[in-house]
Amino acid sequence: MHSLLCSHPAVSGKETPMDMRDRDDVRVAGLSLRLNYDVRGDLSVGDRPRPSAGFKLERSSSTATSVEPFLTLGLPGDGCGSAKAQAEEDKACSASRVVGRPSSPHSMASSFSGGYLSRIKREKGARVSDEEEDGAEARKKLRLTREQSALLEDRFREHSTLDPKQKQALAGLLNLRPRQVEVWFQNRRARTKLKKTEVEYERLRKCCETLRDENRRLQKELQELKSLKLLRPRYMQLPAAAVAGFTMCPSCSTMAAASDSEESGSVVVAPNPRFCNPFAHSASL
DNA sequence: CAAGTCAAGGAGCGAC
DNA sequence: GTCGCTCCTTGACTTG
Repeated sequence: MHSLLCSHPAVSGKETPMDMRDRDDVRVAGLSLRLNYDVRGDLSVGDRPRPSAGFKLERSSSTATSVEPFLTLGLPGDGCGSAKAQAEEDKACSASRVVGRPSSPHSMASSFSGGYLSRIKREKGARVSDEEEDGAEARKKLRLTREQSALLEDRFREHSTLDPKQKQALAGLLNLRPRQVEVWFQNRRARTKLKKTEVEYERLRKCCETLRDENRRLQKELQELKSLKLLRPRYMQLPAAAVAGFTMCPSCSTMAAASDSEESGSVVVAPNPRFCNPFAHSASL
């Protein structure tokens, strides 16, 4: 059975051009493969369909079983985390955690899970690792249990890095592979940093906005004062403190300077507390 | 190890 | 209710 079925929602006109998902249903050599492509964002940058949201493999011939999406979980007591070499341990444990299907290390689920799309892509690029050539190991999607996540979070709060001993112990405690614990910590560090950066960016953005507003107000004020001087030059020669509407900033003493600069023709006004630079007084804050 | 990326799977939402 | 879709989270991988 070799037929190719492609259904592009974009073709049927149901999708918007900038945010659409393509899905291919492909039947090849007795296998039916559903490919989803998430096409998002600015197509001018990258212009690549982003594989997403899973795939479904079904054997249409009578000689094989179907391959569907499945869930892998870190189940306690599945015998993982033993003293085997890491590579061997990884293979055996990954296979045994598959839920909802026979837990054979050489099952179809193992070969077709997770990394299938990336393998297709990589094969196009002619870079296939030994492991991939084996076809026995691929990326698995694990969802940690609430308890596992909570414990990992606790440990992360204590220490954002792990030494090999801690990693091993934690893996044993959680019934995960050390590699999984390691990856979890790496991801957690990266995402914590990202979150921090976002918060900091937002803070600086608001700060910048405030300063820009302040600057606009000061510019406007300056314009007003300049026009005021042009209209009433003698008025401006009065002591600044005597000018209605202007008061002396308690933490600045520019009054004397004001009369000095009068002679050079520039206008200096005692800073109104309203316009006090927050940075100039930050020490008192 | 950090940074970048891929991709599974679940939540949410509108249409039918 | 469920189907189709988008968006988001997160485990895993790759690269430097």
